[in-house]
Amino acid sequence: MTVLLTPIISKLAPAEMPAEPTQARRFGKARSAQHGALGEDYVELIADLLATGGEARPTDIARRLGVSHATAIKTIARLKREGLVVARPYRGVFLTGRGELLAERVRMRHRVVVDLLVAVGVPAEAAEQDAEGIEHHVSDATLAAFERYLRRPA
Amino acid sequence: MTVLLTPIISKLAPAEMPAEPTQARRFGKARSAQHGALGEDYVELIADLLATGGEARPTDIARRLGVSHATAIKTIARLKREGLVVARPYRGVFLTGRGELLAERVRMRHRVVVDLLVAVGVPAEAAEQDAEGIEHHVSDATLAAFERYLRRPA
DNA sequence: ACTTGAATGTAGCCAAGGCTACATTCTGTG
DNA sequence: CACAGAATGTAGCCTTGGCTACATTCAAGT
Repeated sequence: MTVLLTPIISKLAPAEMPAEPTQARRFGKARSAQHGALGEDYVELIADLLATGGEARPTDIARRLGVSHATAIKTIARLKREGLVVARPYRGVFLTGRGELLAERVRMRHRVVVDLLVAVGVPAEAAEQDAEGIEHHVSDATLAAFERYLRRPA
Repeated sequence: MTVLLTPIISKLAPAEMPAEPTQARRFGKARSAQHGALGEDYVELIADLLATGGEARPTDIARRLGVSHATAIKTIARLKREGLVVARPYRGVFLTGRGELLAERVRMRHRVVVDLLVAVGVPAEAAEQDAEGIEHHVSDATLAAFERYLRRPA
């Protein structure tokens, strides 16, 4: 996982990207975006749990994500490796500074995407569901356009 | 891979889906959508290659998708197993009836998504790129809303 | 017709994200 | 305080989607 949203905490593309045939880059981008998606979901959810319930336990996370607790724990271990969360055995999971930053961006982007969908006429229910998948593929440029559209005069 | 778009050729969710906490279903949906994404990309690309160049060779597919030819061949084998394409060794790859049906839907959806993005002000370049990732998460309800929006009077 | 470079195909490896089964640790009640 | 049940954690297995390295087959071109 590339760990972070575009250039927020940097760690941009590892300095390669030669002169690939444009379409290869197009697909490649889409694919690597989908990559960090899982981590984004976890961080977003953890932030939510911490904000409301006060603590984020692996079992809660697993239930909310619809996966087994073993899977959740394994992923949390990876996020820990990546410095997005901290977690001591049998204590809950918490976000690091970077984790919170990421969570904040993800939350904002999620809201914008849902709002945009609703604004163009997507039923609230579908907007919520689809946004969950769509948001991970929304580039900064597109996000900016969405915000402009939502702030438009009429 | 669940092989197909929603209920187009059926094969809907394997008759389970108990009383999951709604959010689990939300995430789960997003995730399983991302699932068939790869197959959709392949089928879409193969259709494109067949339509333009006349033939779809593994190497071309690999190059256009930005993966090694070995990876492309492996995925093609899977699509063959799933009845979406046919391919005999050293001959090109072709779509089955189901493959063409899927390709048609994917192509249409792709166009709608790009048009929608452009309509709300996303730069063409970004729209093309992001659509590649977004389209796989657009439900029928959302797609319908997009079409309505694009056909709107003003 | 032969040879050789490109296209294809095969094998084996890797990490991510899932799962089940089993082991360990808490924790709240009696 | 003990201990049962829930929460955690560990181990091992599976599939997908990638890769590299090596083998095989085509297809030119001379």
